[in-house]
Amino acid sequence: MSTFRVSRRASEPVFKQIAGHLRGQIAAGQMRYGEVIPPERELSESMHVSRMTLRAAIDELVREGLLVRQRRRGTVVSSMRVRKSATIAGFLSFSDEMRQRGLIPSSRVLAFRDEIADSSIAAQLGLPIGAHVIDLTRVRMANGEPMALERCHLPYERFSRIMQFDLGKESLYDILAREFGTRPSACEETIEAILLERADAEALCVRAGDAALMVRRVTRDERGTVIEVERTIFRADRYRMVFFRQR
Amino acid sequence: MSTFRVSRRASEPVFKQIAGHLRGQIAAGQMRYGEVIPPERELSESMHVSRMTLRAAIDELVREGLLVRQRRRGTVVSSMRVRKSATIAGFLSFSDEMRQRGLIPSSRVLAFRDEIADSSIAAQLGLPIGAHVIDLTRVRMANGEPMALERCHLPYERFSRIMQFDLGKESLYDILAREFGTRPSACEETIEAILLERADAEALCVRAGDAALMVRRVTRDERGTVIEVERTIFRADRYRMVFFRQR
DNA sequence: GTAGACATGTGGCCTAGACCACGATTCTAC
DNA sequence: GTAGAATCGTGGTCTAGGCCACATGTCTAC
Repeated sequence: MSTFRVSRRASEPVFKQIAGHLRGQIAAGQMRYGEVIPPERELSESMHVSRMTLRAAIDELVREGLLVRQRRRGTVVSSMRVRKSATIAGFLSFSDEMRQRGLIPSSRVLAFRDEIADSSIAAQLGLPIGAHVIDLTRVRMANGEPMALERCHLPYERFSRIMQFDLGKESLYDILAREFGTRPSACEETIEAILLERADAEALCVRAGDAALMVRRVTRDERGTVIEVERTIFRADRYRMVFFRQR
Repeated sequence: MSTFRVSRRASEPVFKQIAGHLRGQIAAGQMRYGEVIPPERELSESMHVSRMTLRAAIDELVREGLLVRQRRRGTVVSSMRVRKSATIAGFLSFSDEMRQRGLIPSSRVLAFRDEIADSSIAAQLGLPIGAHVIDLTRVRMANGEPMALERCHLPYERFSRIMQFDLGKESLYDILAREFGTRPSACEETIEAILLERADAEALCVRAGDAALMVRRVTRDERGTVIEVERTIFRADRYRMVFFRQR
């Protein structure tokens, strides 16, 4: 199967190298959709690695949906065209997401202040009633056109230092990562359809009574602590959400 | 750590037993959120299994989001309350989903016939232009109340036999599984907000001009072949979609 | 011919070790 | 005291085997 050799003295672990190699083979069409790849024992021998190591590589591709294990038959290349990328893309910030689509992101800050949390926000953030929270409300734009109206709340105590930054210029997640060493690790989103009220419609430069997507989101860090609750209203004519699922 | 013993002669693999045990410990609060669990070497010794086996169990819980590995520190119990279940739930049929919420699902079939695919449907199903497809349009109800209007297309050639069943009574996915040995394995969904037109609004018993969620879905089987394309309109006042994401 | 026993080959699971990187801790020399 | 060195302990990776279940194919006895 070509001249692939794992490098023992590379920064990347062997099984990752193998996973990458196989991923490339599949992408390049060397291994066709539906084809059975060589048995694990054979591959591990030809690559001079233990079968466990090879299996770790295959496990990775199976989790990605590129390969499917079939007991007593072999491991076949899945013909799925769509992979897990969406799951990862889910954590792109608005800015990154727009850039990825070739649009220029910008923001207009409508509110950036600390305030007393209402009971719902406090509960979601796991704070006591009466706690201070940061309210950050922004119109998110792409190429100067309003795309979404985003209102997010963060615990004031933990992130008060953030108030010295310009959230019109910089991505919230970038600041959280750089200044606080925190990055979103999991989130829960609920999506519903709404009719726009006057104020929100005006901020988005559309008519009241138009349809819009409202996404509520609770974001957590690596330790599972809630770092942010957010409610974003997306213009229905500009936005469509895409999800991939696999079992 | 209690009297847990793995059983060597059980149908369940050892690492699954351990994963289940740990899951139970966490659920029961024996291991608290944020706590560091004993090191792998210690656990594997006390459970009389190899470290690799123990790691397989921990890997499973990490993938579920119950545990988080922290290099050089240990493995801690995540305080995530929400786990991967949603990803699986994504494949519940409408019927199962309603039942899970304690509602009684039913359907009213508005159309069930074969027809010539339009170019968009044909392309999505991977069929040539002019191919026959099955059009199944149903109002999906819960406790007799319309919840969604679903229109789905399946390739006629593969599934023509389905036309002898009563889709008002039985779940599409149940029939696909039982009669064709096929089950959805992956899907891609796009979600957008729309304003209801008169006809759709009437079918859903709401007013034209109300907001609704429109979900387009392409479903694939294990081999990645498209088995169904579907467009469902959900009443905004009855439906809200929930997603969980983790990196 | 046919039925049953047997062999083969696959992925699934398991073991008992090994070394690595690297932050935290402890010890040592000054 | 303090800086630097040595050690420890963690998860991360890797090895070279092992046995298991079981579908499929093959062989054997009749």
